[in-house]
Parts: sequence; structure tokens; C-alpha cells
Amino acid sequence: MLFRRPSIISRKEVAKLAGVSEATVSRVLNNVGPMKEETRERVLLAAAELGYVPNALAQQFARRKSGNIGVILPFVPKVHLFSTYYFSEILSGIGETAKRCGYDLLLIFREPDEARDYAKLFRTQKIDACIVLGSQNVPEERAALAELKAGGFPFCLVNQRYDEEQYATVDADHITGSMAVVRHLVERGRRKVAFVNGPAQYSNSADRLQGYKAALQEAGIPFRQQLVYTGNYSRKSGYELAEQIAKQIRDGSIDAVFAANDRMAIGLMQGLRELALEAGQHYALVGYDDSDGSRIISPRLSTVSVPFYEMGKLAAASLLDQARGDETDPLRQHVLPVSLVPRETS
Amino acid sequence: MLFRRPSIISRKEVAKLAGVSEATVSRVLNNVGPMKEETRERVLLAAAELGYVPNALAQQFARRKSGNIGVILPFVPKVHLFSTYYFSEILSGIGETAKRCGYDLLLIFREPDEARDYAKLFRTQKIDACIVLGSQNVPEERAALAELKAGGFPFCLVNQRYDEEQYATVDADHITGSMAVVRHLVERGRRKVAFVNGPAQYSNSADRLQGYKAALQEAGIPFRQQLVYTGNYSRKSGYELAEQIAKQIRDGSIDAVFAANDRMAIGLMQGLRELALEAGQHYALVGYDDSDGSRIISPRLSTVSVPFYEMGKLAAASLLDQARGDETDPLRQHVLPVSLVPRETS
DNA sequence: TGCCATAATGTACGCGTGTACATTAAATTA
DNA sequence: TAATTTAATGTACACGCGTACATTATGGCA
Repeated sequence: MLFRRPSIISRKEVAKLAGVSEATVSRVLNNVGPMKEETRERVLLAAAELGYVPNALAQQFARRKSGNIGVILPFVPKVHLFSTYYFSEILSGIGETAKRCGYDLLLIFREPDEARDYAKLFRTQKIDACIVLGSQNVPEERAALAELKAGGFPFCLVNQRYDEEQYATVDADHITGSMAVVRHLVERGRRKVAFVNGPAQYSNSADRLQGYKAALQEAGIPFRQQLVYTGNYSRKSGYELAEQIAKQIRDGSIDAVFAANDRMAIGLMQGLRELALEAGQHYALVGYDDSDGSRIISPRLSTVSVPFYEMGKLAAASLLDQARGDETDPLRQHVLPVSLVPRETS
Repeated sequence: MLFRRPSIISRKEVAKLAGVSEATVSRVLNNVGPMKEETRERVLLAAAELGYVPNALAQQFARRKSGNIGVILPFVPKVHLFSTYYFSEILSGIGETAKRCGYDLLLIFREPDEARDYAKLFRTQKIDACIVLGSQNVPEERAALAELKAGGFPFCLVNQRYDEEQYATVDADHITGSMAVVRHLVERGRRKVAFVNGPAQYSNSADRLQGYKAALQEAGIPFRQQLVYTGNYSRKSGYELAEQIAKQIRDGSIDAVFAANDRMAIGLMQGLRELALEAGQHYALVGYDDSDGSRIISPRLSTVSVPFYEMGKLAAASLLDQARGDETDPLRQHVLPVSLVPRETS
């Protein structure tokens, strides 16, 4: 293996060695226009001989395309607010599709208090398209997304929708999922189903509430506001609701709890255990996400499985269609099915 | 908010509006060379007026720097082999430092059976430096890393070291961590400490074994090969060892287990529970990583806390020093301390 | 054979920036 | 004041690639 300064080898050297013009080298490598087979081979041979690798920066510049998909995600180290499983699965899904289409992933951490100038990423040409994870319905975010839309930049939201505005979206069917949970509980004879929801700035929370209400109505159970609690999707927030909920379990006004994610369900479960109330015994419990934790805890937590990986794949695919103009409806709202996973707590 | 094709605004328009040459605009924006304050203001004003944003692709091309740090990580969707917590923490740490230094993160998923041409990423100029996560000591990987080193490309490994070759590394002190675990168990009166290790291609595994042995020796307990098991860091692999280990617990040849990570510890714990053996009661158990799961499971798992976030930060910092030539020892092997977290299982 | 369509290749230039070097303006010094 | 330095700015070009257009080779057809 001989050593050689790699950076000095450009199209020019290949052209010289192959005895053709630089344009021909370019055409061969990009497979554009008609060309003589013999020339093609000579160029490829020369390129291989020299170990030529096209300069991606020059390519990007000349093509006016970065070839990058931006992935915007919340910056939450040490804060176990979101399921890390959630992100890594979605990210893997995005990565799989992106790679297949020749795109790279540019990771962008959104900082809580920072201006969310997503459009700038496009204006600088750093990214050709982007996927927004963990989007929250707050004013700065809405402004940032509106600017993206106004600029005609292709982007896609995962797990969040906005009622005010139409955006390309990939989401899971949390309404149906939540209905399935409540139905399941009702089928098991529970009729006093409490609901521990997440913050309102996530459309997920609203969806789950809607599903919860719909299923209650379907079962002829009146909705009661005092059975609805709000946490922030963290385990701690679930834990902290234990005392209040314990009281209601004891006085008979709650016989089941549906928590909007596993983390809160687990926190609640632990809190209630400290108060001598066992899930699956003194009350039924169902979480949401089918996270690792739901399988680890005992009794094993009933939950709802969400196809995060597929959502990531779909988001990337839809985005790239959009960027290519292949997507018939650029504001398509994809909704993937979820599935109930009954286990020991219900 | 007026609409305007953003892409047509380049340095040229700014120069014209400010009444200066393009070079002056460039100098003002890059703050290079002496310049009249009045000119500076005029240029900045013009830039702001036009909403000028430099084209990052052109900058990268002209500077011959992508401004990207590559992060190579294993592609393991649906395979909960690694702790996803591990990756998200390290990634956040890297991202924090990178952003502070004006770098972006380019995510690269390593596929199992794919050629690992890390050097190509540098040759194409897609990245200026890179961090390798989840590196395994296998021939292709060694070759890829050796090529990086030979090419003089700045890179850094996290959580993996190679004995054959010196590379810049950020690792945690798993030898001391493992010793602390065994000491802890011995202090609690355990003397028959089994060890469930991970695969040998991770230096982490070797480190833990070394610490295990050292602590046994320190306590005057002879090392016995039949107390050493090997899993693959997955929960399942821990679960599957339950039967064998149960036997040894029952016949008195094991009274404690040290598992090389929490996932295996948890799997084992669940497996043993099915065999009517309870952690913290019939045997002591200590895991490693201080993952979410360790806090979720009951009884809560004793474990070792690893500063993943800090490791990510340090890796990025050391890498950027290296790239700038500020690092005195470009092959520096950082080792961060870990800490024992005794909980209910020991 | 001559003409034309098409294949194959070369020439030339743009992409937007950074920057070396040239030039001019201003400040300093003799 | 003239000479000299230094500040400030302009001119010109490279960076490596894609590609429109020009040019030349090739083959088909009358």
C-alpha cells in the first residue's frame, strides 16, 4: 500500500492519465450522456489507479445541493424527559432511508432558549430537507415552521401535528391507540379509568385525550374531569401523582389508570407501590410506547406499541419525495397504526 | 414580512448596496484585516438589509473544510443490544461541544456487513474529524482505523481501546469500576462472585474482567473460570444464563453476580426470578451503566454510573484540539472515573 | 460518394467564497 | 514638505466540479 497525498488528486489528474478531457471524466463518473465503452473503462481505470475520490464539497457547491437531511432534535442530556428509545429508533429509520437515497444526516440540537431559525439552515444550503423531532406547539416553534413553509423548504414533522396549519407529518394513530387502551380496560371490567396525560403542547397529548374520551363515550361511561391528570412525560411526574391517585383508588373512584407514556406509568406504579397499591391487583394500569422499561418492570406493563422505526423511514421517504417533487400531496399527513400490548398490569 | 428569493442574494448584492468591493464584504464578515469602522457598519447594514446569509457550501468549498464532525455509530434498529441511553447521552455531549466550536454533526450509521471505509469520508472532505462509537475489535474495523491513522485524519474512539495500536481514546475507568463492584460485594460478605461479561471484541469487557480478577486477588479469593460467563450485553443473553447460574446459586458455589452491564443484569434477574431466586435475597447482584432500567426494576439494581455525557464532550473537545493541533498528545487516552451506585440488589 | 443525424468528446464557464497581491488613502516620520 | 510606513480597499483568481455549447468523429442513407 503506497502512500500518497490524497488531496491533490482531482479530476484533472484522472483526465490526464486517461488521456481525455475533464468533462469526459465527469460524464463517465456521473454516467451522463452517451459515451464510448472503451473510454468509460479507461477513465474508470485511471480513477481507480489514482485512488480518485470526488471532492464532495466541490460537488455540493457545483450542484447547489448539500445532500444532507437535517434532523432537528431536542437537546436534553441528563433530562430523561423523552424516551431515548424513541429517538434512536426514529433516527435509525431516517438514517436507513436517507442512506439508501444517497443522503447524509446532519444532526441539529435545538436548544431550549435559542432562536429556532430552521430556515437559515436551508438558506445557507447546509441541508436540502429536514425532519423535525420533538416539535412543541409553542409560539417560536410555530413561527419557525411557518417560515419554512413560506420559504417552500421541504420538511416533515414526526409525532406532532398542528391544527392551525397544515404541514407534512408522520404520526401514529394515537386516537385509535388510546381508544384501544380504554376499550381493553373496559373489557376487563374497569369503568373508572383515570387518565394521566402529557403536556398540551404536544398534539400527541390531545390525540390521546380524544381517544380516551371517545372510548368512554362508546362504553357509555361519562367523562369526568377529575379523573384526568397531567404530567410531563417523565417518570418523576408520574411518581408525583401517586398520592392523589392513591386516594382515589382507595375511595373507589378509580379502578384503572391509562398513562400517556410508559415513563409516567412506571413512575406512577412505583409511587403507588410505596403506598401499598399494586398494579394489576389494586388497579389496572396501561402505559404507552412499548419501551424497554415496560418489559423490564414487574409486573410487566401493558402498553401500546408504536412503530417508531417505520415512522422514521416514512418521514425520510416522504420528505425525499417532496424534495424531488414526487409527492402528490406535499402536505400529506401520514398516520401509522399502533397496537395494544396487553401484559400483566391490566 | 416581504417575500424574496433568498438564494439570489450573495456577496455581490451586498457589495453593491454597501458601495464596496466583494472582498471588503468578505473581510468585514470574517473580521479579517484592518478596516474602517464606518465601512464595517455600512457592510453589516447592507447585509442585514438584504437578509444576506453566506452560502455554507461555497464557504466550505473555498475553505476546504466541511465544518462537520462525523459520528460513526452502529446501525441497530430493533436490536436492543446497546443501551440507547448510552448513545443519546454521548451524542448529546458531542453535540454540545461541537456546536460551541461551530461544528455540525454528520451522522454515519455503520452497517454490519459493509466495508468500513472511514477514510473515504475524509478524502471526500465530508468531515474534518470523526468520533467512532461502538467500535469493535474485529479485522475490518482495525484496518479501517489503521488507515485513518496512516492518513493522519483526526479521530477519536469512545469506549474502546486497542492494545495493538495507539489511538486517541475516551474511555471510562472500567477496571477501577469493576474492582469497586467486587470490593463492595466482598464487603457485604460475598465471596463467591460470579461474573457475566460481554463479548471479547470490546475492550470494555477485558477491562471489567481485569478489575474483577484484581479485586478478587486483593480479597484473597482465588479466581475460578467456572464463575465467569459470557453474554452479548443484551437482556436476552442475561436471561438465558439464568438456568446455569441458578444451579450454582443453589449448590452454594455462587452467592453474588456481577454483570458487565445493566441489561444483562436485568435479564438475569428476571430469569432467576422465574426460578424463584430473588436478587438481594438469594444472591447479590450488581450491574453496570446506571441505566434507566436499573432504577425502574424492583428491587432496584446496584450498578456503576458512567459519565457518558462527559465522555462525549471530552471526545469532541479532544478531537477538535487534535484537529487544530492544540493537543499536545494526539494519541491521548482519556479515562474518566466511574462511581458505584449501591442499591437494593446488593 | 456526399449529406445529414447522431454519438462522442472537448472547450469554456459559472457556482460563491477566501485571499494573495496590487493599489490607493491616510498617518507618521525625517 | 517629502518620504516612508501603514491602513484600507480593490482586483483577480483559485477552489473542483457540473454542464451548456461547440466541435469533431461516426454511421446511416440516398
